[in-house]
Amino acid sequence: MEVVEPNGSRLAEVGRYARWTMRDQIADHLSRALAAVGLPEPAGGITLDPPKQVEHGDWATNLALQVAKPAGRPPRDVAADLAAALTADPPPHFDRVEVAGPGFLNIYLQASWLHDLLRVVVAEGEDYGHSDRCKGQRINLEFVSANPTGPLHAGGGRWIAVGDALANVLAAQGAEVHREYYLNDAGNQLDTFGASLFARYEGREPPEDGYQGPYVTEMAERMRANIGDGVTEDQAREWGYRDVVAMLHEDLGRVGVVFDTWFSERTLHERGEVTRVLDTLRDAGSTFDADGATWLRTTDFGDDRDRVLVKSDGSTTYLLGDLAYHEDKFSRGWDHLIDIWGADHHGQVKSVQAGLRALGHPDGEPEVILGQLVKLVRGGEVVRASKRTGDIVTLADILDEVDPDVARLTFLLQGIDTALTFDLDVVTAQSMENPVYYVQYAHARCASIARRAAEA
RNA sequence: GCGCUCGUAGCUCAAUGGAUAGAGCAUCUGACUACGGAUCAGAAGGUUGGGGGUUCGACUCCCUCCGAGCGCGCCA
Repeated sequence: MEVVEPNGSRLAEVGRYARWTMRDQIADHLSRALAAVGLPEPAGGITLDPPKQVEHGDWATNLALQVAKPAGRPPRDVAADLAAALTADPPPHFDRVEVAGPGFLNIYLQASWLHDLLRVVVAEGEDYGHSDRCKGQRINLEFVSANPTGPLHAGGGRWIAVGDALANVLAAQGAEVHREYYLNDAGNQLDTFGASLFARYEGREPPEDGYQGPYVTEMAERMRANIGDGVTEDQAREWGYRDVVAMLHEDLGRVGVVFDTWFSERTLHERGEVTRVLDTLRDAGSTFDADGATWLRTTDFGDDRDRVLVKSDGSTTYLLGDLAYHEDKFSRGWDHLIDIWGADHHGQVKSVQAGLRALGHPDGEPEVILGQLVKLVRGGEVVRASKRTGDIVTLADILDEVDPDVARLTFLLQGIDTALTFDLDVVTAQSMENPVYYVQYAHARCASIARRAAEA
């Protein structure tokens, strides 16, 4: 399965730009030094990094190591020539350059570069770090999109924190970012949920594959208080759907995340977009019929098997709806789609991307960011959670115990590739084990200094 | 069985193919009538899961084995 690499993505560009404003000038002078010495630039461009160790200067480059071999010269000789050329034509704030190790160039800057940087930071205030690097890009960012069949799970908080932070970062680089939540309100998950709610309403047990959680019983009681007796199964499903969506809004509101669009899967069917996409795929010759079903040739685009679009009973699959949904995003004018998915959905990446290729969109759309699932720990034990069985720690439960910003920070502190451990005991603890308290302590100290300064 | 992701200090995690693999917590030593003791200074802690390979150079890329999570439906 192909997985989205951070390298080469637009996100990586944004990160580099925000961090190294000084870098381009130095790289430019290194490029001129190369020309002065009469050597070509390496194919991959000039690499220039802040070294891990301060003794190695403010910036270091392996340039001489890269170009020495093709030139047939010892790396240290090349490095010495480059150092001389750079010294003769120095970048701003240049102090000195040293040849080190096998041929590294360590570049030292005068402290004045920091002084200039501080002036910029102060002058730009809250806009510091913003840029127009992504200006003109219209990005649709879909995240969370949990099924509307129950409250948000605590682990879902990770996608809220990551998605919202990502949206903020992209917007700070000038992109137009649209936060979107996809409501799967047309599938059989909602039917199953409706049947479970209806069963509880009638005092029965939910179906075996239904939703067993105690929250369903509570909802059934609330529904009876709300709309009384004589509710049908259809009515129960619709009431439950609306109630859950209201709950989702409330939970997200507590965290301070606002979605620009809540997109209903049903509208795709009602407007005929699902059949329209199917026709387009048929006309493009990307489908075939077998066993009474209609298939999409996703293997033409690297999937490991073809996927069903229309089942033999005539109903459509989730995939077809999802393709219609992403097609709809493009038709609304977004030119880059980003989806944040849990790693348990990695198997669908290829088929969705293949379908969009077949629909004539660029390779790699949507850009899918896969995140490992959250391991919830309480009392030293892993809390297994499932909406179906009802053994669930909700996001609301966490928010009852900790500040929303604490929860967000905890989710953001770890890379998205790691199955992060959210230890409820640590997050709620007022101890040094909890990184959140560092931030709070630092703030308290700063405030105290400011207070004393005012008194003095 | 096949595929995807992952495996780094006791724990939780960092490290665009670069130099001596870093932080915090925990542990151990020490300091102190203190800009908030929610402190400060220091120490110890590693064969980056094992083994091969590519490279001037590998935690990083390739192969293989081991282990973990997840996915392999005309479910969503």
